[in-house]
Amino acid sequence: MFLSKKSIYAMRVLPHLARSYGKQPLSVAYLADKENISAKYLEQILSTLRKDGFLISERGKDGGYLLRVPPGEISLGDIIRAFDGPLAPIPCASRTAPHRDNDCPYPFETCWLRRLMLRVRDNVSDVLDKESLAEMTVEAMGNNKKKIK
Amino acid sequence: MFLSKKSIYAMRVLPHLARSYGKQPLSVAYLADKENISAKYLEQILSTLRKDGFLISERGKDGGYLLRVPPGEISLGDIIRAFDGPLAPIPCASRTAPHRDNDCPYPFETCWLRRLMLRVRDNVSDVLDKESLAEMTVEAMGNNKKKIK
DNA sequence: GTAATATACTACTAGTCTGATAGGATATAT
DNA sequence: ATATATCCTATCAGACTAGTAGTATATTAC
Repeated sequence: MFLSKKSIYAMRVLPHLARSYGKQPLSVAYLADKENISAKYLEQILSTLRKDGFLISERGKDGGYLLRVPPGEISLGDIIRAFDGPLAPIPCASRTAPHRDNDCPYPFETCWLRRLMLRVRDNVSDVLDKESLAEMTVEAMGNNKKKIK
Repeated sequence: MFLSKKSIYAMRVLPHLARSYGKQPLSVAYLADKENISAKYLEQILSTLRKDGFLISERGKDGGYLLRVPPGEISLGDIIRAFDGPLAPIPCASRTAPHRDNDCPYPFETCWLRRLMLRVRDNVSDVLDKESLAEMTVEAMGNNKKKIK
């Protein structure tokens, strides 16, 4: 039940883009090198982040990717959802994209298993949806902007 | 990032076995019928639960499965770990079976991503490791033993 | 001893997902 | 034009999931 590499690579790369927010775009090649990730694979990841509205891109010389919104407005939970789907352990316990299982014999509203998994989901959300990219970036790189490196 | 069917089927079947603890064993056929699960598939699930020490089995007529320990001593977290591995979202953030990723460039002890995922893991554990099969059974079937049905 | 019942064990399978790799198309700056 | 960079699609090996199937083995009842 681990997160996908896509989510993890995205989370590793985003602090760099947060530090560059409002400044120059960062290229796939640069980010892939910094984080030791396959450039071609990272390209796909950043492309979906753009399609999902987290990033904007610029082509050609000095092109690359930029955050579309300030780092404080992006939550880790949303990044993970983009690649791994809902935070809930079972589909019917999702709050952002709930989905009933037709083969499940239990009543949706009162199902004890669903209620339990909703508690798990909310506990996960308490960490991931309240942690913004801005806070994460400080934890990853510190406050000193020169630590970007 | 959903739980496997094995975990879910196990959780659905275990309250029945909790109610029968210290009494007669329950057969795969009985449980499969009660919960609308493929009997052959459930057989494999109960077999691994036995190998993992949660159940004991009896063969032949009136045979079946029984809890090996009281329902209060089995946590949901342990059931899930038996089928889906650690509760942590990434291998290095597991407390029960920690595993470093050799390709990860971050320092293990101070890694910000690992620290964050440890918080997630602990929040998940707060629900699943503190909820015992005994409590779960009450939520699933109520206190009245006649509600087993 | 034999038949019925039930678990034990192993193999197999179709479908899906993951983590890439590869290559050509398109846009941009010099 | 050329170099740079994203964009888009296809492909692929390996692993995993959710079953299905069949045989072997142990236990009970007659």
